[in-house]
Amino acid sequence: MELSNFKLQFFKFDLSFPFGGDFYFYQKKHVNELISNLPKMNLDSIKHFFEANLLNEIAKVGTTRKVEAGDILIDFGEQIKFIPLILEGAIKVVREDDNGDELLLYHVDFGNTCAMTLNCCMESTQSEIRAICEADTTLIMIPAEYMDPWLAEYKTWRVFIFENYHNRMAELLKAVDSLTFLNLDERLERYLLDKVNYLKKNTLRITHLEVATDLNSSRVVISRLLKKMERNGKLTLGRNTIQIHS
Amino acid sequence: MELSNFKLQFFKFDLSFPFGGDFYFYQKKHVNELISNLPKMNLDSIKHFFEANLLNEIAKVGTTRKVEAGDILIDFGEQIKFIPLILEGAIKVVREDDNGDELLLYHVDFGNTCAMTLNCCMESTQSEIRAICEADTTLIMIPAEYMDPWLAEYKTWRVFIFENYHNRMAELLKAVDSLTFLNLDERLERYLLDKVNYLKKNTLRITHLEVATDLNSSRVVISRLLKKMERNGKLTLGRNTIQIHS
DNA sequence: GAGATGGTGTAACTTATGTTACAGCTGTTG
DNA sequence: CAACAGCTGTAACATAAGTTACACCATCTC
Repeated sequence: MELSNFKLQFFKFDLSFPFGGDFYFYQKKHVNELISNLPKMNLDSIKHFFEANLLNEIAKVGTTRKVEAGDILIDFGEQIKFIPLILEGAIKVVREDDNGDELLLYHVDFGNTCAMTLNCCMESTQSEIRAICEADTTLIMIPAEYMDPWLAEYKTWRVFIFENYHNRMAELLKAVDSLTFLNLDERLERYLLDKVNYLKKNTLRITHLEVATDLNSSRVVISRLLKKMERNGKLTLGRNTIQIHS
Repeated sequence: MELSNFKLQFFKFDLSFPFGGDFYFYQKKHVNELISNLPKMNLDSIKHFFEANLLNEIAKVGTTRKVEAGDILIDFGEQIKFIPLILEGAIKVVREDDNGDELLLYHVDFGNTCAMTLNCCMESTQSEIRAICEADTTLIMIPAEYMDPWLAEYKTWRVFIFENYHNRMAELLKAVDSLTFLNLDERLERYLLDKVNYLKKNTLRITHLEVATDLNSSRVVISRLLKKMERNGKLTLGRNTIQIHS
């Protein structure tokens, strides 16, 4: 859903793009050159998001990084010096209170960046969230000091940054809505469907305790609700797995 | 708190401002000129936020508008064509679900704009929130088409826009935190203290029903909790009034 | 194979919050 | 003043969610 959303936005932007018709050809060529020069960085998947000069700059100053599932990308209170641009994989963003209780806020995936951390880049404040990889992830790290000058120079960068802010804001609103207007069983259902969409498989490898943590609930309550959903034919439970019947 | 927060940011920005020492003098003079030319628009309160040329542009293309307490500034699904810049007064931002149930998200006050609506300016999407005036409010309306070119041209505009995004994001996070980690009595207490801070008076003119609506609870529950707080000496209840003992 | 560890299922109970119902009070309007 | 609408207080009950406690498995380690 996140993905199709982004594609839609890309098309929207694409049509309104102020460059001439042969822009794409030029861009494509340019990117391919870059790729042959820097075999480690593959900008293919994002080459339609940015204008050629900007892609060039990204290739020049960015570094590719691979992160494994389970790794913590950013933690509370950390100072962020890089803008992470996700090429592949998936990241979940989590909030924690003083007692160590957690809540999953939202997911970030392909073609996006974490707007929560963008603030940190602009203002050198500290991270308010924790970002954890859910699948093996490839990302480009762009040093934070390019944030502002690129905003002045590249329209595609401005569009990218603002769409990201917008998406993150929309996700936060969705989180508020769920917390306010839904019961736990509905939140649980949404959570599972989200995860299916997101990891692109119907059978989730996850324990009840992990689900409970993400929803800031308790294991017993989640087991109870899951069992009810199983009785209603919505899913099949197994040890360490939940298979959703879509 | 919102106010002091903003001041702090202003000073931070002020110190790092790349212009020479006589920038302020020039700016002041320039603004005063503007004010004498356009008596209706008083940019005094925000003149330190923006560089002189930008203030000039704001004066040229913006229009001043006065709105009364209770007025709805923006409603769900509306297309926003103006960036509202608040000079004076206070606005509350509210979320609603399909059943008409409400929840107060946060307040916006002096020197700020509503970042939720900024997205709409950039992308011509529709408003996801409702903005209601809580006190008589003066604001400048800037046509949305200036949003992007000013980002390219004026660093102070970029700082302003990003600080606003950041502040709104932080407020949304606060809302999520309250909903997730606090009980209703704690949320109620925060809500009242917020309002005191915000309207700058200890005695609030408000009914239990209005409080209940803002917190998406029911009147009976709020009355119960308020009574308990009164017994604990935290406040004094009256008809249509709540006096907080700070 | 014995013991340890962690995941799941379920019962019994507690607590926070929501709901329904009603009484009394205040201020307004005709 | 009578009728009415809106605000507050309170009791009795309903429900969702959290807590405690324990049994049963599966897997891993020694």
